[in-house]
Amino acid sequence: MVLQRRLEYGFNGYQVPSTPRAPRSARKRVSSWKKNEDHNRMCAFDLLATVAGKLLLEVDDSVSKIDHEEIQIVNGSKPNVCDQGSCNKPFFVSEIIKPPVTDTCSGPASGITVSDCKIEDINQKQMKTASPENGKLPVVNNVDCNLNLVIRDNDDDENSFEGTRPDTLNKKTVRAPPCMRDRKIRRLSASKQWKISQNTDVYSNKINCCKYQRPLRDYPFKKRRLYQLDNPSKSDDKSGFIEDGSSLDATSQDSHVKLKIKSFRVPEFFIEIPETATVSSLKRTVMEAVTAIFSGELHVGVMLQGKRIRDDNKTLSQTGICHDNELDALGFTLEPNELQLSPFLCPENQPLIRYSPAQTVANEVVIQQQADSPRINSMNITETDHEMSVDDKSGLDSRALVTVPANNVGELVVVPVRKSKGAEVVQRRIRRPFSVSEVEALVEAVEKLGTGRWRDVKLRAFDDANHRTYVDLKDKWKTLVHTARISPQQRRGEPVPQELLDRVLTAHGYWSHHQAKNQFKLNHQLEPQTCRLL
DNA sequence: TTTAGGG
DNA sequence: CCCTAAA
Repeated sequence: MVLQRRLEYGFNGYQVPSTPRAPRSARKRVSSWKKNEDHNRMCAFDLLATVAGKLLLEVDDSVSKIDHEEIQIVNGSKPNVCDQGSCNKPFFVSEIIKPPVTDTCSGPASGITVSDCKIEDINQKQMKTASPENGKLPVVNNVDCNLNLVIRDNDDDENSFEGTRPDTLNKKTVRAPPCMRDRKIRRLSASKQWKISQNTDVYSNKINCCKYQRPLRDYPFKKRRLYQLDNPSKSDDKSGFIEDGSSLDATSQDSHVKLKIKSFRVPEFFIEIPETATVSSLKRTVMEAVTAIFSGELHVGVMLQGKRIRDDNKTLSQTGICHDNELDALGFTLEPNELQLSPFLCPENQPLIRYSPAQTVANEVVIQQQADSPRINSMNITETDHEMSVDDKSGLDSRALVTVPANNVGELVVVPVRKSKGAEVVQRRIRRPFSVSEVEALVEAVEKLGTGRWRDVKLRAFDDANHRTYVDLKDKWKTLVHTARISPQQRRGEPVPQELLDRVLTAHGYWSHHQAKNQFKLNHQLEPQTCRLL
């Protein structure tokens, strides 16, 4: 019977080891396959809105630290013109920034504008279903989000083990610690992947003439009015401009500085996601990447005529920010909270930090501080296909490395990071889905070796795939068995040929039975002895 | 270090 | 993928 089945597997003379390993423990816990999918209720674009709110908050809280790129100072004597004529109306960010109906892949630099909140674009691209009410748009016309999707081929993984697969298990003698070796940097995984480059103007926020500006807090958990009418006493309610009480208090009552914040920029970053990923996981990925960037509590810095204003206690007039001055040179920068620099950012050439807000695709982004300045005028998040440039001892996957092009301003490379028990921050390995050829190799090895010898499986079929540990192989087998049992419609990711899945089930059944039989044997061999002892 | 299983 | 008890 056993032999017959072996033939069915095409085992071709492979002999089951005479001393099959007994289970190392009797803890056969019931495995629950129900995995709660991480349903991030907050979509990525809502998050951008959150960031917008956050920036507004910063501006509000500390006017002395306002910042840059496209903020314009508007002289108070000139009434500003509302872009859309409804500035005074409140809006809820979540009502405005809707998840876009993204196009399908359209090749490199397809330039899909995901959330361009210029009013026209909102109307055209995003608000198709949600017709904006008056007054809700004006604020939003400031949030520009451009997502460029770029396809990149990465098929170099296909040969990762071909030709190197050992035909025998002779390598047993070489018992290098696979755990360590497995962490060495390897090549990229196989599947084509989306490369989403989120360009510089991912997000920009303009604030135009609005009374009683209030920061947006706690979004998206609470919908808050961006502009509230509950604090008229503080505002110059006739101006019709933004008034930031805290900062403007420093100036004389007569000469207020009117700030027109045209936009904030979020520098470009890159995200890779398999093209087999769902739209929802794409959203999740973007959101988590953005979260990773901003999780460090941004602060606003002020630049005036190219010089950074460090003294927060100076008044605006002392600093030179006054209405009769040339305020064109006033700029704002985004900078991480310095107290939080260490956990999230690390200097060049230092081992990267790891982060995983959740166990999802998005954990594969690395953030790295590359310059002394904490400014975030430009930051990139991307994965690289290259060999890791940090030392191997760090035990990180190559793709966790983020590169940032040189820039004249401070740069930040951001990566998902997760805090472990202690204060240590560890980096989660980058997800690298198994290719079909890898699955095939795994199936073949398990057919011959069984399901309890993952180290041997590793040595046999994945010895050169250093990013696959035997634990990975065991896990993959687990998911393969699961995949084979569910309906094809429920399967996700790169489709595994049904023939392979059939082999998985067959081998799994065979080896389960085999293990059970051996366990039974063992028990009955022991029993007479124990009886004798008794 | 490996295995096994839950998260 | 991660974490970790148990072997």
